[in-house]
Amino acid sequence: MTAEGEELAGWARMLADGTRATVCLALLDGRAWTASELARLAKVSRPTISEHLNQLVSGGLLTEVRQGRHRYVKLAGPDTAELLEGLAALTPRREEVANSLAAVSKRDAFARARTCYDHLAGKLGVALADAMTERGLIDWSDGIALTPEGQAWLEDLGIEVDVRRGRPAIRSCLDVTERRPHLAGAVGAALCRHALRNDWVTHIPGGRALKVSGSVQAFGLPVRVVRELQPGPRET
Amino acid sequence: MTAEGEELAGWARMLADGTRATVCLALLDGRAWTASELARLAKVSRPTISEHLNQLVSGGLLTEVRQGRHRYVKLAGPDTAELLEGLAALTPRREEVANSLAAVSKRDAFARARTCYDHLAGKLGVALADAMTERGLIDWSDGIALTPEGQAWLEDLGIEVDVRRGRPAIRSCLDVTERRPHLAGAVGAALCRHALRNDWVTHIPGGRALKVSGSVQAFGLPVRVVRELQPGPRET
DNA sequence: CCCACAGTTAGGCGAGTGCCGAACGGTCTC
DNA sequence: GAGACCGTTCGGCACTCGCCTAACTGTGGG
Repeated sequence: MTAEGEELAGWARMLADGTRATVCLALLDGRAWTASELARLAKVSRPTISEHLNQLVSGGLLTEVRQGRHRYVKLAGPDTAELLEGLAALTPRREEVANSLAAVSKRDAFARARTCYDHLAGKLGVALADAMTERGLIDWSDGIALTPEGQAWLEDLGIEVDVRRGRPAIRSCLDVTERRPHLAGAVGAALCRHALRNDWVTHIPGGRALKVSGSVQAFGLPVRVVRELQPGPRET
Repeated sequence: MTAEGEELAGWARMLADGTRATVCLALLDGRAWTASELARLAKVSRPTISEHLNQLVSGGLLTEVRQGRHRYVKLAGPDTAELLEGLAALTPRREEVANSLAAVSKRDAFARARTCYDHLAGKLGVALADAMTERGLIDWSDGIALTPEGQAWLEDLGIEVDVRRGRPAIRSCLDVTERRPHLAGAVGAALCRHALRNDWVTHIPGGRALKVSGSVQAFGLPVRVVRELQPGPRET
């Protein structure tokens, strides 16, 4: 066999296993998944999925983000996704995969709003990050940073950022349910503290979930989002 | 693992072996190769390549044509080739593969013109089929057939087609060196007989190779091709 | 501080598979 | 018909690889 053949085979070998292929197809939704979720989806043990992910990551098909005790993986890039789509087009139906996770975590107070350490997470956290980005308060061009406008906005709201201990002023943190970044760091904590102090959100006893009041709109969130964050009074 | 994953893995598995990948890359030149040639290229034994080809053919990636004691395989279609190109694009350099066979069989009397059973083959045979196709003497729309114009052309040349024994009047036959079809069947045989009888071509002793005279142009071949078929008088 | 939990490492088992040599059938050439 | 040659079938060997259980590390929540 030739060197080129061996190289091509190397790529193919990554997808040549049913479990790894399943993982890649699931990741076609563009989100980041944890190892355990993928293990559950593919119906294999955690050690098994761990090794598969090692292969896919070191092979360059996937990238990973380690966060706390979680290992998030997603497709390396759009070109990778494109290639996979092309291959997957050879086979019929998909769909069901994309729902498996979303179905269980949706419509849940925990998924809507909660604390993550000392900052806001869930739909609320992500929506807040989105809104701030939209209004030019955050600059993502190199990592993540607060813009001068962002600084001014915080001052206007009367939010004081605690800058002790060399903690990064602002950080992005991958949201567990949304799989998109929300805000952490000193700024994230300050926003959360501010919301709690003013009762824009209140802790739901027995967990990290938060009850959201309409006042969070003061953060500049779109009306539609705020409404989604406040389900009927029937729920806890 | 899911059903889709298993399906995708099935396709990938075909390319997940260095030998099979090498075969597929070689076949990217669009030509048909014999099993032995591929075995030599991939540096494996004939039994081994035989099984690999079985897999690739039954998997739908390759198609085969059995002809005499040869088994010709080529890529199933343009879409297959496209997919392979896409995958191969992930890896650098190619080239060397495409030349391995052409290099040795070129510039050879055998490759220029010879008999194949009872009809003409080599560059001459393929060029003849091309020329006849170009002038509307052959219809390829459903298999291969002689057009009314083709019938008339044969009569004009004084060529009698032997239609005994229910032999197909005209057939296409994959050329060993050119890897493109030339003409066989009763018509192919008649053309060859005619050329030999009029000394447009003559047998070179010790093989099937033919020496080509300029008279073959009477078949309506392009001048350029006829010149290529007649190398310097130095050769046998 | 302790428990719960995500993930990893280690070890081992079993299935699949790529490969070859030997023997065989079929086809062409002379 | 003899010999050469292409391809296949068969048996067997060695190795890879996917998987699990058990045990361990590290992180986070209360």
